[in-house]
Amino acid sequence: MYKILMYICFSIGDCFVPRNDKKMKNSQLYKGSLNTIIMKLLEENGKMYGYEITQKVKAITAGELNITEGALYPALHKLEAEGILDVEIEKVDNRMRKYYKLTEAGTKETVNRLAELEDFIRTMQSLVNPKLEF
Amino acid sequence: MYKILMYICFSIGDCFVPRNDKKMKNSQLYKGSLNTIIMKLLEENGKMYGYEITQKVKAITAGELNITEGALYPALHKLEAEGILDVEIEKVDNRMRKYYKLTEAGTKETVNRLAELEDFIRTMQSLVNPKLEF
DNA sequence: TTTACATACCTAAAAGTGTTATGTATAAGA
DNA sequence: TCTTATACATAACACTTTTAGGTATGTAAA
Repeated sequence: MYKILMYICFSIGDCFVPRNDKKMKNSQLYKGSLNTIIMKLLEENGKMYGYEITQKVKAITAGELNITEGALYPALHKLEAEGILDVEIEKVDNRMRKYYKLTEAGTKETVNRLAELEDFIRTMQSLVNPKLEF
Repeated sequence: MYKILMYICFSIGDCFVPRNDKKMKNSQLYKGSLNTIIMKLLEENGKMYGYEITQKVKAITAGELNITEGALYPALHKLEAEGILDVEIEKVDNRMRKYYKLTEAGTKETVNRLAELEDFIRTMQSLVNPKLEF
C-alpha cells in the first residue's frame, strides 16, 4: 500500500503536500492586526507589493508570522477601496507587480492605528502582568 | 417633530438608549484574545463568575476594555466543553451564579496561552518598532 | 525536459470570533 | 414606578482569516 501511494504521489506531483505553507501562526491573537501591520510597513518603506509584504513580515519576525495570501490580497483591496492605499502597476521581468503606498488620508490613519496598537499592547500587558502596575 | 420623538421616547422608556454599553473597544485588535484573558484571570483568582469577569476586566483596564456578554458566555461554555474549565453553580442573594475555575488540563494550557501572548506581543513590537531590534 | 521551486497575482467556501440586539429574572435605590 | 445593577442566556449578523484552490512566468535541478 505504501508503494502504491508513493507511486500515485510521484505521478501527480505535489499531491498531499500543501502548496501554501504560509499562515499567520497558530494562535488567534493575530486576528485583527493585519491592517495595522500592512500600514506600518508601507509607512516605513514608502511602497511595497503584496508578495514583498509577506516576505518582509516573515523576515522581520524570523518566521514567527506568515501572512496568508488569502488574507493579504483582500485586505489590500479593501484598504484601497477605503482610500487608505493607492496602487500602481509595474511590470518587472515580465511579471506583474502591484505597488501599494499610503495616501495622505492613509498616512494620518496610520498614526491612529499605531496608537491603538500601543494601547492594546499596554492593556494586554496590564491584564497578563498586573504586578507591573505598581 | 423633535417634540414628538421625545414624547415617544419617554413613553416607552429606554428606547434608542442601548441597554448594553459594554463592548471590546473599537479596534479589531482584541479579537482572539478573549480566551487568554479569561484563563489568565481564573489562574490568578481561582474561581470567578461571568459577570465578575466583565467587571474585573473593566476595572483592571480602567474602562479601556469592555467584554460583551454575547462574547463572554459562549466563550465560557466553549472552554467548559473543551475541558479547560469546570463550572459550579451557587445561589447568592437569591441570584444564580456560575463559578468557573481551571481544570488541571486548563491550568497547563494556560501556561501555553500566556507564552503565546508574550510571543505575539514581542512580534508585534518588532514590527511596529523595528529600531529596538538592534 | 520534466519537475520543483520561487515569484506574483487572484478568489470562493468555510471556520472562527465578536457585536448587536434581544430575552429572562432578582434586588436596590430614586 | 422607573431605573440601574446584578446575572444568566442566545440568535442574527458582520468581519477577518484559513483553507484550498486557480493562473502565469522564470530558473535551477534531476
